[in-house]
Amino acid sequence: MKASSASALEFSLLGLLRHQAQSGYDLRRTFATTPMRHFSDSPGSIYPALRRMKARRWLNASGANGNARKRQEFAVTSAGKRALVQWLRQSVTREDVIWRLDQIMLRFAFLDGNVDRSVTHRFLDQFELELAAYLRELREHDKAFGPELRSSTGYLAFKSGIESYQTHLLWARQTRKQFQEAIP
Amino acid sequence: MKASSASALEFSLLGLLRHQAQSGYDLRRTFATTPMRHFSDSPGSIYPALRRMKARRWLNASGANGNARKRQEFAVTSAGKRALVQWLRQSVTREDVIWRLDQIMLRFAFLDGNVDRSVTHRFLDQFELELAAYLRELREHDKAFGPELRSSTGYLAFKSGIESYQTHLLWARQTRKQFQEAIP
DNA sequence: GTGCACATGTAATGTGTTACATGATTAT
DNA sequence: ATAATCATGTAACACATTACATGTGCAC
Repeated sequence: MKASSASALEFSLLGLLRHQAQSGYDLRRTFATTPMRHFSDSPGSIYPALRRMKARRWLNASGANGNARKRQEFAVTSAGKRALVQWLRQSVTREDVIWRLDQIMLRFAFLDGNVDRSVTHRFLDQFELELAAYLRELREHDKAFGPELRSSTGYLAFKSGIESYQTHLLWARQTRKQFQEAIP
Repeated sequence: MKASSASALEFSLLGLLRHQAQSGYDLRRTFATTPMRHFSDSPGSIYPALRRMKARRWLNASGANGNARKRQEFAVTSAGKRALVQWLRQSVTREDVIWRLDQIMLRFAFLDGNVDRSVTHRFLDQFELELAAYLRELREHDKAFGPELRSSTGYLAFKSGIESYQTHLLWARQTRKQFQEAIP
């Protein structure tokens, strides 16, 4: 059974709707005005996404009986909730860390209230592990190819990447500790 | 005159080719094995991109006379170089910081050898400014909506975002200083 | 009853992904 | 000669972006 596939946008909508049923316009406003604004708030992406998910029976629409162009609210169905949970429970892979770090953080943000704390623990463990491994890899590369370049902007950008991953690693460690203390 | 538009992938290919003429396969290997691996190394994206750029006269192909399926090397034309430089010289906007941080760093990486140091200076100045401004915005949001949430994974993910931007800001400051010292 | 914000829709376009196919070159 | 690797190609598909279009409801 392959992981239920859908775009990051769809899962972010699902996550927001799980928390509170609302309209496409409300969701757009959230994307436009909160720290989730790195998602696009364009109607051309959100409304089609909502329709796709409705067709998939992940969402129910209420209001606007027959009448399009009228405010309608979307709520997550049990199938939608299952899809969300399945997405959240996926393990954190090296590929996630390299190619989809933003999705990783999105998933973490939605863990609360959708899965129990053991999943959050596992998430942080795996995340920390993969981050540390990838950081080692980057530092190897630094040792091997860095010395001759120093101070080129290419090298400096690379260093920024390392710092960025290092910051995420520290965050993961600290957050994991915090969760351990919360449940003794 | 609108900024010459092309995908990030195309500019990354352009940047690599400026440095050294090479084949699509070589470029794929770079994407597959170096810290640039967060770009896709799939042939289905790279070869079409190369063809597009060749059609646009940004690249010249050598080798494989008439014969497809044979190794051919791509070199950047003067028009290609102009397009690259124009892309690199764009100013760093708030939108870049919010939606395209990765592209910002890619641009920085390619500054060397393509523009003079004054552009790099300006880049770092603007980047630092926009980062600082956006960070202030995020911290406002933290003060306004944070307190009641504490310790939810959503809030913790938000905090990770702040830390990440903070790291980039420190990098920008340090790097700018370094460039100032280099040229007294 | 006119204007403006609210709320949704859609068509054109470009591009990335996946998965597969196939020719060329080298080593055995 | 055959297998493996090098090197390129392409078709199907899904999605996001942009730009435009259109209806709804309230305020003045």
